[in-house]
Amino acid sequence: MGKVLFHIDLNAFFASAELLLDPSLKGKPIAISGLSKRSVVATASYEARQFGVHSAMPIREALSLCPQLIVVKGHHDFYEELSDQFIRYVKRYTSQVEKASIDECYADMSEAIRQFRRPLDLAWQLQQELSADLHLKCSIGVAPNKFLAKMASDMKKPMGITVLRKQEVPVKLWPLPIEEMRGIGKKTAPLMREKGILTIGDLAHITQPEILQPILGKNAAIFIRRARGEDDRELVCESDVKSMSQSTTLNYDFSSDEEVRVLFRRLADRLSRRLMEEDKQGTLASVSIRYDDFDTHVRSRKLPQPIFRADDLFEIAMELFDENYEDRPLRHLGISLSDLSGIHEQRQQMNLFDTPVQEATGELIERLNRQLEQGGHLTTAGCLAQSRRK
DNA sequence: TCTGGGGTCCTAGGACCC
DNA sequence: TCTGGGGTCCTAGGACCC
Repeated sequence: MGKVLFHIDLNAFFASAELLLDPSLKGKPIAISGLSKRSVVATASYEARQFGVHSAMPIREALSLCPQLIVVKGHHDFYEELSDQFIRYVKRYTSQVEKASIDECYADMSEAIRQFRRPLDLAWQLQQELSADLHLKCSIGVAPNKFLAKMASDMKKPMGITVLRKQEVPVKLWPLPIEEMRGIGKKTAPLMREKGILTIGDLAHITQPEILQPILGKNAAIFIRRARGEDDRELVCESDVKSMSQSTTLNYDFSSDEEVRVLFRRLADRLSRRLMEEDKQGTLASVSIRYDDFDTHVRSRKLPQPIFRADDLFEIAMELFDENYEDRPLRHLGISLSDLSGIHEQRQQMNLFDTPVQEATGELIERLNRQLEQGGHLTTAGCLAQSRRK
């Protein structure tokens, strides 16, 4: 029997979270964003969406569409906390949960649904519990793989439950326009249309992936398989973050040396705090520099040793900035660290070898010599293990 | 009315080594 | 006095997603 995967997507998550903090906002058009004049909408409530307000829209544009819009500054720490509670709720039914982002997850419910008379009863119960206990509305997609589950949860919002079986793909998926496909964005969609691919069905019927290679790269064949409803990706249950960054857009374009230092100092402090919270350090440091014309440069450097301290982050950021800054007005600065590893992991590995090198090698050579004299076959790894056990 | 912030993944060129 | 091909690492840029 095939798998039963759920994709659970919290509807207007930030807006729901704000309602918990301030119930008087209920039923009103609200948008969560920063408060500067350069902010964009992170999430709009459904009331605001009726006016055409949507994510990534500049606040000023949103206000012109909906003058009574209430703009709320986000409370990200609270969202993180609420998101963790959401994941804990899902984990009551299965340990196989992949957190895909702050407001969505995949869950393998193949086992859990057996406890229910009908598979959909589980989806319905989970949806009701999240709504009653956490005041979070969600849409659930039920399907045999991740791609179909994700597409299914998108089909009915808010509070929808959509089942998408493999055999329903031609009817439910293929008529959708190509830009509805995950991974086909506003740059790629026009290129696909030029090739005559207007719908997901058109993509599914491509027999020669090579013709899409220039557009989709090495993923061409994978996209075609997805369009046919095939996807064998496993759930990734431990969220293993690959990079962490901290950036900010300035209220006004500026470029004073002192201000840049102060800003990088603040970004380095915040990034360092987050890295330590997650027990992460990294060896690839980058700065992003965006000028007033939106021209953006990212400059990075591979470091010989992993770093996580604020002073180290600040120092490398200033170096990269000074080496690359083109002396024109700035609008955005950021620091990012990737190639991450665990701070503690690293410490433990070092502990294994923290016998001074000369001592260790001296002892190793001695031991190997003895073994040679005796005609034995002790490997260097075996010697190391023995010397550590002592 | 211009265009946030935090991520992931892919491509491509050049350096460098064998 | 010029020349190969493969592999890996580093760096820059960009598409896409939430």
